[in-house]
Amino acid sequence: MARRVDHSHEELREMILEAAQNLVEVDGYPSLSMRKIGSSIGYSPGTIYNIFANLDDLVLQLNARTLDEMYVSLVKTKSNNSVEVNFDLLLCGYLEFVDANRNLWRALFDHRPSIENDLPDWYNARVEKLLNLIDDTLKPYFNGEDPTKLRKFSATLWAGLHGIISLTDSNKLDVISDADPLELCRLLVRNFLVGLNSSKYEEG
Amino acid sequence: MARRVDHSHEELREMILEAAQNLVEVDGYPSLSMRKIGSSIGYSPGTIYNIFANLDDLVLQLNARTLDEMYVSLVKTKSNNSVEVNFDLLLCGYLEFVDANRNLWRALFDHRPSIENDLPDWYNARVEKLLNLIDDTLKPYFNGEDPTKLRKFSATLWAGLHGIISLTDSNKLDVISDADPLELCRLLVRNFLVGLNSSKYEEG
DNA sequence: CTTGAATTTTGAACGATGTTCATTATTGTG
DNA sequence: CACAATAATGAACATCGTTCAAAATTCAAG
Repeated sequence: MARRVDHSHEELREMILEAAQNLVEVDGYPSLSMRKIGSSIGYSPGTIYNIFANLDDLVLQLNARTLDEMYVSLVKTKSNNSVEVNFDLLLCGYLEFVDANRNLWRALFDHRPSIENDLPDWYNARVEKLLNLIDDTLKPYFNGEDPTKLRKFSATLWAGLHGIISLTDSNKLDVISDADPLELCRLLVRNFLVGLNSSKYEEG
Repeated sequence: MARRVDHSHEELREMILEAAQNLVEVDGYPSLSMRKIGSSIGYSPGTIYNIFANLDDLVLQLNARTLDEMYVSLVKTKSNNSVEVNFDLLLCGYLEFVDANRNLWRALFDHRPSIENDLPDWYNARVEKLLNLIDDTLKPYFNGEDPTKLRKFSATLWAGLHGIISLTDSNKLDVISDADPLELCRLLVRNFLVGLNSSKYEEG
């Protein structure tokens, strides 16, 4: 059998990613499989290899989509308040996204591309876009300073928050009586921002 | 065939964990398998199920061992300096351990027990022990204060550092030109500690 | 010393998985 | 209408975790 051409290459790509997204949302990333994707769109697994190099590639492109949706969610939180309030809105928006899309969010980090190499540019571009949101929020603290310094602070803070959320999500912070992610995140942000601000006057 | 009884139950347990540790160290956690463990100790895979419930259980016990070794490494860094220096020694010790045992360290977090439930007590006890090291280091900042508050700060800082190290390890912070984990970690620690110290006088 | 119960180990079996590729069915073109 | 290009298939291969009846060995009782 062949060439039903019910769907164009691009349509098929969309259907596959849509199906994969659905399967991950419902059953979680670990149980995602080529065969399930195929059967859920009415194609054989072999067909998927016409469009994606392998499952790694497919998941990476699914993750890129998740980052896109995350950006759409987070960019809405922009407002004209103090740095502290702006950042808190961003943080809350992020936690809401994680809550609403837990399994997709997990796939972002549980997926380890088998090739140790760097991630592709089109993927890093999405991360860059998200990091820019943080840059924008912290920018008032870095007026006229080296932008790479700002970027370093943004990345540090963002990575720190990721650690808290990821460890609480995997129950690895249960040693604390009540490990509320938002509370711990705010603790990190508050102290980090205070430190950031006060160090400006010390270091020059 | 059966009951060679070449090895006692306890010996067998040790051999299995030793083999698993070796396989993870060399080829990484994702390629660990019951069959490989079995063949590397000269037993059939079925035998392993007499001692471990399943692969999940086995890896969890392997991870507990890794936490034990990590504790032995980190407890050596204890010294009588300022909080800042003490913490930096702890941090450097941790990064050295990660460098020297990358694949075992990755297994700690890449392994997701399939049951969503809490981790077993004997596992959490190891995490607790490690967190106590951080508690001890930060303690001078919390003289006579609620120990649960200290614990919250320790966990927050530790989780934050984990986020930085874990994201740099998986190349997910490559959007920063030179994402040196130690530098970013120190950035987080320095600002967090400054914030922590100064907030004490504000909040009372 | 023999018999039989208890216990340890096996490995075939089952249902999965990702991936490959010769084969087939369909389409567009000449 | 025939033929080349192409889309889709699904069997095949090598894996995987896990189960469990069968077999092999030991130990204890008679």
